Amino acid sequence: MAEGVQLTQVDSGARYEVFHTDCPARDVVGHVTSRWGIWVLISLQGNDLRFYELRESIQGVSEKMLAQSLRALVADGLVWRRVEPATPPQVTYGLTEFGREVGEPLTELFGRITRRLSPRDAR
Amino acid sequence: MAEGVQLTQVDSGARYEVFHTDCPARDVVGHVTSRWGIWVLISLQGNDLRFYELRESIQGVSEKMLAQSLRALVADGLVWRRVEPATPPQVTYGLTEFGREVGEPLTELFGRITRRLSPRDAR
DNA sequence: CAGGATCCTATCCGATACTG
DNA sequence: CAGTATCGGATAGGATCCTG
Repeated sequence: MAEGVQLTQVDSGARYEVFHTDCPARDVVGHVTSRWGIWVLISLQGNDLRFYELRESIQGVSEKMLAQSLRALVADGLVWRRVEPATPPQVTYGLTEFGREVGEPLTELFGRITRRLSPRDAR
Repeated sequence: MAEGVQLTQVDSGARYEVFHTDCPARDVVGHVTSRWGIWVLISLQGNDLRFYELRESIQGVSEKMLAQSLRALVADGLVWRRVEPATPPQVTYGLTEFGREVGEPLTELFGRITRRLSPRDAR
């Protein structure tokens, strides 16, 4: 929505940044910081996981939303998806290099918030 | 929602992390990574800003959502709010130390995504 | 096991109007 | 300027059922 061309035509003296609506990064940021996307990326930081492992790892996510989030992250090039042709089928997800790059600040973010909220529990 | 007590009762051999639904950090993470919260925090990284400066800085945000996001961030202790008793009224927002701590990985996140999406434009 | 399709509801969020 | 209040449409997201 609001796809109008929006240039950074700020008066040169402006002291604040402008985030234009058509910035392509906004979509990716949206997916990354989506309700479940962030947990997917953090979960996959440690190791590759299968679909059901992700579902069990991320408390409260529904299969629908997990699949949807994964699709968006794969499309953005943050997550890869490998299908093992077996019965029962096996699908594994993992981070691409871009995904690791992005997951790192997210993990840091989560860590800082957790530490601040429960100083004694976070060690 | 879903405020049930949820302990980390995973089998000790589990290789993946569990994010329980009652984790208090989840709410803060939610606010921080909310649609507008992230841009507020990044905007305030540079310098303190007044309400209208934030509104103009963050393309596409409505007054309602900006006010709502700011209230949540103030309640979480990430942002402070200073009212200058003047006519017309003047309200300035800025980051607390916690806010700067949290804003840093967010800025890093945004930077990495931007660089990846437009390698030649992001320098 | 890994999902797609459908339905339906909660909430998000923008537009508008009004206040101190 | 810096908000609040209310309304209504869009959308996110959960529950359920079904398929390869």
